[in-house]
Amino acid sequence: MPVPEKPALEGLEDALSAKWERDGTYRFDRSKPRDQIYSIDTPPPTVSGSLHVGHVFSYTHTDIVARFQRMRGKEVFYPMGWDDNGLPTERRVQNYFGVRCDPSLPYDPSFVAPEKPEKQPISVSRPNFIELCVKLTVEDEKVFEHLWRYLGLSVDWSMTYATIAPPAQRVSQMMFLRLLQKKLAYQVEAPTLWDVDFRTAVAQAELEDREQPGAYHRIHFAKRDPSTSLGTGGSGFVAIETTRPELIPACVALVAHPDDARYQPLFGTEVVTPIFGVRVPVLAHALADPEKGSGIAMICTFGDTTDVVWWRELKLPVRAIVQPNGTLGRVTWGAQGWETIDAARAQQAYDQLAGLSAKKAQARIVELLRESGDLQGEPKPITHNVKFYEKGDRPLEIITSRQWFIKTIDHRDQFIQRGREIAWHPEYMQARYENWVNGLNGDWCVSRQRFFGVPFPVWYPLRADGTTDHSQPLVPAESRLPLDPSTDVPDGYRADQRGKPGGFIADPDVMDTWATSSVSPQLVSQWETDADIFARTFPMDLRPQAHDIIRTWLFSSVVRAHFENQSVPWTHAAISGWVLDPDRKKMSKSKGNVVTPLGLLQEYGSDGVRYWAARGGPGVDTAFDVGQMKIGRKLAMKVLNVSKFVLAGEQPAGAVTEALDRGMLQNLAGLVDDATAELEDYEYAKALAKVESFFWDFCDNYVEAAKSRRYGDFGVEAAASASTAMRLALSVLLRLLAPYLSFVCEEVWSWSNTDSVHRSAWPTRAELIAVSGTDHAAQRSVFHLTEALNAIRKAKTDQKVSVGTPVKEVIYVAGDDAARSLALVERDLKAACRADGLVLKAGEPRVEITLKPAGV
RNA sequence: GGGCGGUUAGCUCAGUUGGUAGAGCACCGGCUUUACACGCCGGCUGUCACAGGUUCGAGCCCUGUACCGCCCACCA
Repeated sequence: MPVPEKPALEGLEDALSAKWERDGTYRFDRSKPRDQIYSIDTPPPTVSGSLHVGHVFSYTHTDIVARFQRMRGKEVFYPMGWDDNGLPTERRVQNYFGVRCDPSLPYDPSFVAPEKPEKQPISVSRPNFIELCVKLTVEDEKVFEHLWRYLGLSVDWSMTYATIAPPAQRVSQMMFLRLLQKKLAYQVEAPTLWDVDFRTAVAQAELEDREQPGAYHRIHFAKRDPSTSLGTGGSGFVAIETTRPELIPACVALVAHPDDARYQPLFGTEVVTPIFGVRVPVLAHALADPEKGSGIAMICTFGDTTDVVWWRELKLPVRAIVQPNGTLGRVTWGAQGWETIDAARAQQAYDQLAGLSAKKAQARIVELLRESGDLQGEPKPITHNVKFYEKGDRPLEIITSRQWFIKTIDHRDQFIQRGREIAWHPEYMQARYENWVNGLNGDWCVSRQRFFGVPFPVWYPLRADGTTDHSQPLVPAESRLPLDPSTDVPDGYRADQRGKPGGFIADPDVMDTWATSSVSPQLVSQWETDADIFARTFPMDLRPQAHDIIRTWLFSSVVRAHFENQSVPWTHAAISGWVLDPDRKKMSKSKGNVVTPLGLLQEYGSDGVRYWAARGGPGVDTAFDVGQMKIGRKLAMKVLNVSKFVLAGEQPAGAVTEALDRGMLQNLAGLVDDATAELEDYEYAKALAKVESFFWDFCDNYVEAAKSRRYGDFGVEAAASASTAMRLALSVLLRLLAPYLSFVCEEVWSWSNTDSVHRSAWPTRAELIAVSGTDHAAQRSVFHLTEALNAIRKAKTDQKVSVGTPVKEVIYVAGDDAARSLALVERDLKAACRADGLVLKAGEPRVEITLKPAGV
């Protein structure tokens, strides 16, 4: 392809991404042996959101690494996934189609969603619901793919996966069943963190703290003399302070520190809860903090995670009042129900709370306590941190329910050990991982009471009385996976036995999002699907991801690979930073400062945006800065223009004989070494800085100095030396820049090559030295020429003439070494400063310029 | 309360094993120069967060402090 007259960046993205697709430039060749393959476990973006500039930032980093590895001779295994699984998608589908999922319904193959959502949501089976999810997300995925192609990700687009699609479900279910078989997964009925709006359990990893207003309520519990009968005994009161007075009916004990002299006399005695008249013990536990509140705490089932610890360790009973929907449930007090010393009063009071949300119940009970005189003083407002589900709107409750868990606590040391087998980029991210593993305080709860997710492939037998026997789950053969237990039938049963005594019932839950996404390495590597690919790609080479999900995605992936494959899932983890807005805050939609990525790519060019992203090193939070994108665009423009100069026109061929040319090529060999070493170490930003700096120097100094010679001013051989050296240097520089400025480099490469620059060999020192030879004197002459040029340009500028102004004479006096060195490149220097005469002398440094007489 | 990172020019950031503080942008000035005005040349800009210490010498090493960010904690 000839060099265009007026080269331009516009349109390269569309033209070249189409060409790459046609040519299969990034198609994975599965015939390569493992040691020639570089496999990447790409994060699947959530499709029900939209891609933002943070995605562009981090996915570019991965692409740079992929392109470098490919040019180094590795066959890059680079699939792309879509995370269409989980709550955000589910919510959107509900609203979009006006449906609700009812897992108890059978699949209806003829179901068609209404054009417009009806007022009253339509109930559909889980398989129907999932069909709608898939239908909606397919459109999102097209938009995402277009953006990624436009950005220039060198993904093999024939290898995409969706986290809700059958292959992903199959791997998730199969790996779950194997954990179950090894007793590494288990289910138990236990207090679990619960979101009352989503009505699902959530995991420790999905929590976040939020500052909330609250108030300390100082409340009297009557001391009770055990020697008297049922009365309160009248021997005084104990005051506790609580932020959750509505949980008083759920109180099961008071607890204070064993060394706390104030409460030591009470240990082993009982007190009576206000209003409800429940006798509860006063106990000692080291977790109680004498400094907090009154130093004695009310234990409820369950107000917070500390309550759970106390409840478990002190073997207390359960009095649960908060229901899964966040309201207080009905309770019968007295003989048939909960024990109390005054059933009538307890019932009368509690009936005013039942059915209310926790918040409303609190307001009501405060009134009741005030009336009864058990509230001491007024509530004291405070702000405190409260646990929320990261996607939730109301504080988490702790509710007892049956959930699936994967064992983690007993294996912490092994997970730490696996972490040490991974090379972290940057290294300090490993500390965050270990910090998290060491801080684990419970096994990983993997079940969610949702619909759009991977179902647990499990059923339970129903006893003759119709109750469920959870102790004997029915599991399918692996060959039946994936399946949906709400529609599929366990072996040995008939469909009409579903829900009948003596029949079976499906496990209603789905796996949490990290339980399914944590198997992405096995999924993309075709574990248990294609043993050949798996052997060639697993353990994978790279997991790129953001630092905020080390505790979730990264950790859970290590857990799964450790249990299933007895290995790490990958050998490198590249952790990218965040994009910060100008206020140094993480860019987010809620702040209204998110710019649409496609608009940016169109305005600054994909290469410009890639350049900005590439400057943010591994793990480094980086400011959103269109200024850097403009600079990237200018760099791309410069590549275009200097390439036009180097490649255009007929040029003599021949050996590189001139000192300037040889020195430049040797310096370039040094650059190749440096950039290669940095990139091998995942330091793509440092490599770019070095290449960029060399490139500008090449343009401004070398090309300027060699230009006149290349035009033939000093004969054909001298011109051939310049031409050959320039072409080689350009070829090397294009290859060094190709991972970053993927479009412009490909465009320019096509002017003198038939293959793709992205499939060309990474440059080496050897190919340069073979042409330039090694000659330190030549290298020094390049250095001194640049210095001389700068000094002479300054002198011209001082005289207010243009650098291109021809002058009569230039006298350049410099040190011995410089003078000797410059003699090697005297012709080039003289031509570059447009002087009729050039005098080089050794001595005290000085530049003297004699202008031509005016009018000549 | 614990852990990890950061603090360098107006802005965005580099600063290798300690050896006279750098780049780009912005700003100012000069250039129609036959690859490029999406360009070229030049100039200005710093108590390297603060306080101690080690050293002939500290942006870099050590101790402490402050502020910013992230992660974690048994937040009654």
